[in-house]
Amino acid sequence: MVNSGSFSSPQALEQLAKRYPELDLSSVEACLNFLDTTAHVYQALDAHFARYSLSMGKFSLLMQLFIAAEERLTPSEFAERANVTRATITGLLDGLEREELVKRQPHPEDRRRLYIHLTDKGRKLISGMLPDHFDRTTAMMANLNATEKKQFIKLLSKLRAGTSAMREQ
Amino acid sequence: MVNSGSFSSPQALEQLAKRYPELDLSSVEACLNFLDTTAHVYQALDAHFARYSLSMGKFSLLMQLFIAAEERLTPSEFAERANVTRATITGLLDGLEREELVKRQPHPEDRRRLYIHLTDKGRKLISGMLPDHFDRTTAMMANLNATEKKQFIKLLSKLRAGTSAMREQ
DNA sequence: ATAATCTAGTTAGGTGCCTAACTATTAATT
DNA sequence: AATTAATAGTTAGGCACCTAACTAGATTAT
Repeated sequence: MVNSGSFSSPQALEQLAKRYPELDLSSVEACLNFLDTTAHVYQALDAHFARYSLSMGKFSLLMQLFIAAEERLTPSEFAERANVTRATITGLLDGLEREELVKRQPHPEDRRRLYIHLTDKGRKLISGMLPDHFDRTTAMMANLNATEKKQFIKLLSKLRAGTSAMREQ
Repeated sequence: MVNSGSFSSPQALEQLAKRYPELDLSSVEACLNFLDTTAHVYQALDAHFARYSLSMGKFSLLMQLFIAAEERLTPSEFAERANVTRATITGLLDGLEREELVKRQPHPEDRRRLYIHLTDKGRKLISGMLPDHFDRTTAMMANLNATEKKQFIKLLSKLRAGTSAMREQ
């Protein structure tokens, strides 16, 4: 849910800026543009992953497993890497295990933990979709040349550094 | 759920690039950076809105109402502006009405439609939080100067234009 | 060595999103 | 005028996230 649509007319925003001196037009515009872009990108990614009957979360999990040493990770490791709670991982694993893409196995040294492994089906799915996935990623970024991509990453870091001001106190 | 954490080590990505010639390092890096930033921004916004017991969706809805002509809109208009389904709006309105921030009222000319109005409580909440909201938005964007904000918007448009390649076919 | 604390995973319940199907009402067709 | 289409809102059911509370097992402290 992104609010940039609400300001499809720049007048509405300028109107509001008159009532609220705290409103900095260029900041709000940049922020709304960012949010609008996130919505487009997420919708596109959802549509892409849906081709393989995956959500972003499930893809991310399979991908981490695919590149992990010995193709195994614990649920907690997933949670930390993906920056979501362990409860979320439990739910994703339930789905992935139902679809026979991964399996839970006991950890040999610590009976609290589990090792999650890719099944053959899971490995085939992820390795088979990666060429398409990377092709599309390249295509999605194709309007930015090498310099622009570097610049983009730099600007994103600056935005990221500013998020504490939104969050804190 | 964002996967950039999975590539905290650049080696893993380079390793993968050797196996998959389709993987363009600069594109994937830019994309992962973008996704990582979205996660940070969304988390910060969620924390910000939580101060007022609001979600982003609810804030967006109240905001649209606040700036709408005559402070009223139909659920369908919300859905269109926020780019979500009407069913999603029904759920948000249920919550907002329960909290007495908005009220549903019959449409005088079309009995299928509703007009959603701000209550006094809703108007006070949104108008009272806007100074803080705009201050924080300015602060979040403060690491980007005027030129960088313009550049950022331009780069975001280029990314947005590329999303069709991820989505289509 | 036992108690207290920490960690791993799950469960329960809530929110915000979705699609598909439904009802009521309005608009268009013939 | 009567049938058919489209539109507005809701409902039902699913997914991915969350927090808080729980169990089992490992670790630390006394």
